[in-house]
Amino acid sequence: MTSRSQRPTTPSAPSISPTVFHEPLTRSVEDYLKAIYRLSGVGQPASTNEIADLLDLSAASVSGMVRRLSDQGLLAHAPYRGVELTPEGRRIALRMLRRHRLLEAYLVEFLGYSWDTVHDEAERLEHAVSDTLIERMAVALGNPRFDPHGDPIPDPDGAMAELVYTSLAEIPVGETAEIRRVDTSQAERLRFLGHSGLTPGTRVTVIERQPFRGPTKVRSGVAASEQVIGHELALQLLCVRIEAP
Amino acid sequence: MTSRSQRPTTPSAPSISPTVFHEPLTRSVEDYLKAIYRLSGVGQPASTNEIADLLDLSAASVSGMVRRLSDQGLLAHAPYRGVELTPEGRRIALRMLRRHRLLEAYLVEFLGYSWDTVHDEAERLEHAVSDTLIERMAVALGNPRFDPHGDPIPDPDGAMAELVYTSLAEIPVGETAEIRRVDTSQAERLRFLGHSGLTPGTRVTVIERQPFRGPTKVRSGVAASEQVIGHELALQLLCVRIEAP
DNA sequence: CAAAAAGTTTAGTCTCGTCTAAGTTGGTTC
DNA sequence: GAACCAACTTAGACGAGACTAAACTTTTTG
Repeated sequence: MTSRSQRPTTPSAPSISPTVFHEPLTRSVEDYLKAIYRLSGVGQPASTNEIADLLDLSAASVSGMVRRLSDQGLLAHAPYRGVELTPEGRRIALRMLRRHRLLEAYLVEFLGYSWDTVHDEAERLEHAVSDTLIERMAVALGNPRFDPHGDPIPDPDGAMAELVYTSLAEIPVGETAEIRRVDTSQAERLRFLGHSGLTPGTRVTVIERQPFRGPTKVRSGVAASEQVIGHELALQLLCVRIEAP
Repeated sequence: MTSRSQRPTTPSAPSISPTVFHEPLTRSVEDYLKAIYRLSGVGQPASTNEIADLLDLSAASVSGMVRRLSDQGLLAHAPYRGVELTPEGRRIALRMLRRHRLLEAYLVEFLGYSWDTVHDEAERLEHAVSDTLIERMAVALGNPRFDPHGDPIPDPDGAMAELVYTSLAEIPVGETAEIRRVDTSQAERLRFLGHSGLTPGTRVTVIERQPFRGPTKVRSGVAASEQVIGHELALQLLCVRIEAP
C-alpha cells in the first residue's frame, strides 16, 4: 500500500519541450480543446459563450476551465476578448479530430454503422482508444484522408487537407457538381440526405433555384431522380464543380 | 442556457424494478463492481483490503465507495465482514465482463492485437462502448463463447459457461490434455506462453514431473517439441484430459 | 485470555469540474 | 458621454472520488 498511482501534486513547471511529457488529459479537457479548435477555425478567437453553448455548460464553468487550461499552456486567453489554442493545444485538438474521424470511418466501414448514428459512438470512444489502436484502424481502412461525411482526417502530425468547396446553394443553375462534404452532425439531416442519396461522391445537376434563399432543385445520379433541397441544407452540402457533364 | 444536461440531485429512491431505470454509472463504479465480482467468485465475500489491492486504492477509499454502492443497492455490505454483489450489481459486473472479453476477442481477431497486449486496451474501451457496438462486434465474431485466453464470455443475459478444468499441474504423467484456458493477465507470462505455443486449443502430453511442486515436462503439438513448465505457471494452464491420444 | 497485530471504518481534506448568484467590463444607444 | 445591456469573470458551494490520520473491530498470538 506504499506506492499508489495517484496524480502527483507537483504543478509541473512550463516545459521547454511541451510535446515530451504528457500529463494525462481528462475527457473534459479534450472536449474543451476540440470545441475551441472548431470555433476558432474561422479566424476569430472563440468566445466564452460560444464554447458554453457548444458543450452545453454554463459560461461560468467555461471561464473556470479556460483559466486552468491557460495556466497549463494549452490556450491563450485575453480576458473579455476570447480564447485561442496554443500550438500544443492545437496539437491535442487535431489528435482528437483524427481519432474521431477515423473512428467514424472504421465504424461505418466494418461495424455496420450508418453515417447518421456514428457520431455519438465516436464521441465516447475518442477519449478511450490508444494511439496504437487508432493507427491500426487507420491501416485497416487504408489510411483514408476523409471520413464518411467528407471531413478531412488529420494525419498523425496534425497536417490535414483543408480544401475549399462551394456550397450547393452557390452552384449556378445548369451546372453540375460533385458533393464532397456534408457539414452537419445532426442525425435527422444526415438520415434525410442519406435516404435522398445526397452523400459525398454523388453528382448533382442544378436544374432550378428559387430566389431569396429559396430551395434548389437538382437532378442526381444515373437514376435521374429530382430533389428539392431547402436553402439551409443546400449550404451544408459542400461541392466542387464539374467541367463538362 | 435554461436547460442543461446535468445529473439531477434527486437521490432516486430504491426502485422496485431495478433493471428499468439506469443511472449512468461512472468508470469507477464499474471497476469496483468488476473487482468485487472477481473476488467473490470463490464463494466468500470480498474484503476491503482485497478490493483495495486489486484496484490499487487505499482501504479507506474502498470503504467509502462500498458505502455509496450499498446505498445504491448494488452491493450488500456487512461492516468488518466483507461485501457481496446484489443481483443488480452482479448483472452490471457481468455486463462489463462481456464487454471486456468481447473487446479482447475483437481486437485480436480484427485489429492485430496479441493476447498479451490486449488487456489494457479492452480495460479502457469497456467503459466507453455502447451496447450496440458490443453486439455488433459479437456478430462480427460469430457470437464467440470464449475470449482469446479461453475465458467464457457471458451472454447478454449474464449466463456464462462456467466449466471445470484441471490444471496442467494436476494432469498425471503419461496423460494427454488439451489446454482450454489460461488464467493470468500478466503480459510477460502470456507472451512466454504464446512463444511456447501453449495456447488454448493446444494438446500436450505430460512426460515427466518433478516432485514437491516441481516443474512439469510436456510434449506439445505435432512438432513434438518438449517444454518444461514451472509449477506456478502449470497451475494457470487449465486443461481437459483427452481419452486416447 | 489479554495484548498485539491486522483489518476496517470514520473523520477531515483535497482536486476536478460543475453549478448559481453576484459582480465587472465593454460596446450600444439615446 | 451617461446609461444600459450583453458578455464575461469571480465568489462560493457541491458531489464524486481520491487521500492520510486516527479510531475502532476482529483475529491472532504469547
